[in-house]
Amino acid sequence: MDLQASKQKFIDTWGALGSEWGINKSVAQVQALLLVSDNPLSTDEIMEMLTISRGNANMSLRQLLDYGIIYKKVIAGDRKEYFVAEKDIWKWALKIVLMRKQKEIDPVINVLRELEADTKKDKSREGKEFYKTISEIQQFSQQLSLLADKVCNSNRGELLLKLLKVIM
Amino acid sequence: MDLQASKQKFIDTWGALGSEWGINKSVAQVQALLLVSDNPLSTDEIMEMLTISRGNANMSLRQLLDYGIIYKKVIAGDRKEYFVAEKDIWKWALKIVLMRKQKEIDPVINVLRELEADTKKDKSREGKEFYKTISEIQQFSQQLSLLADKVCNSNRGELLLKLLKVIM
DNA sequence: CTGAATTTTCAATAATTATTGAAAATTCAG
DNA sequence: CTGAATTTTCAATAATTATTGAAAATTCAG
Repeated sequence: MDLQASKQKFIDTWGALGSEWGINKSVAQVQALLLVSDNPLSTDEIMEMLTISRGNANMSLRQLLDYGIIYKKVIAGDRKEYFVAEKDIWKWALKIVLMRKQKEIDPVINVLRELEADTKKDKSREGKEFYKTISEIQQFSQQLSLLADKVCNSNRGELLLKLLKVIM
Repeated sequence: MDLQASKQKFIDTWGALGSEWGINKSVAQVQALLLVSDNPLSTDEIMEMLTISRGNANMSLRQLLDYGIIYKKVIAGDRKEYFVAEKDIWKWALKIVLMRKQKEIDPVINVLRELEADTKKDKSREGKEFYKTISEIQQFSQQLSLLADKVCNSNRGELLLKLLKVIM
């Protein structure tokens, strides 16, 4: 298998993995393409290499910029925008974790808190059981959310090493 | 808001959260329903309470049984099958993590390993860069996968506490 | 300014995924 | 065994989500 085929395989694999975790396939593929690209790419090059439409390429790029895992790169004398991927896996992986946590988990934690409050006074056995179930899920999620914040906001590599040493 | 409305809100929230993480909405809702249900439920009761079809209820239940996060419960003198949820959040959350890791992450790690092997010999600058990118992602994923195994296969609560103490 | 180059938007459509519900298969009380 | 109760399957359909591509908006060299 030649280098281009290997790159293509990586892009496809990455796209499939993204899909399974609720990340749009094109978005994942654009990130993958930029990760393995030798040089900054323009929207037109991305469209061509992934055979996707201009609209799709543009939306995917905007989302990745929004996540903070790709950057714009100005090329002198060219009016087009070029893009490069953040290559440090720690940086971008943690950004994705933090972003998804904030947008998807934290709102759920808030709903759980509301439900806790709503049922705190319910003295029926059923009410108490519901309260207990909700509370446990809420606290667990809370702990995880806090953990994610700490991990994402402190310094990288050594951290996981520390963790691994404690556990193993 | 009364208890039934609170339960419904939990079920809906849980279903929406699942969808965002690539878990079928009905599957997530069935788990949520069983989590907050006072007693074991039959397929018919689940169908009625979530207003979903028999086929959907059956498939969702099978998947949850497969994940190992709900159980069958025999009720004496009744031919129907009844179901209860695993209520220990540590148990079921870790099972989901482990299952998704095995089914979705580990195959990707294997592809990355293949790609590493395929490009190890490539001496062009572009080939070397690709190898480096792939290797970093592979090693990172590898470490996470190992971490997940260790966490999921050791004993619960104290573990996260240990982690939290190291980090905070 | 002007207008060509470029980016962005968004309604229409395609592709994918979820759901239904009836038919087939299975189970089990009598 | 028998047949009613129950579960499972799966083709058809519905619902959702992704993608297209042309039109509108924006940018910027000259």
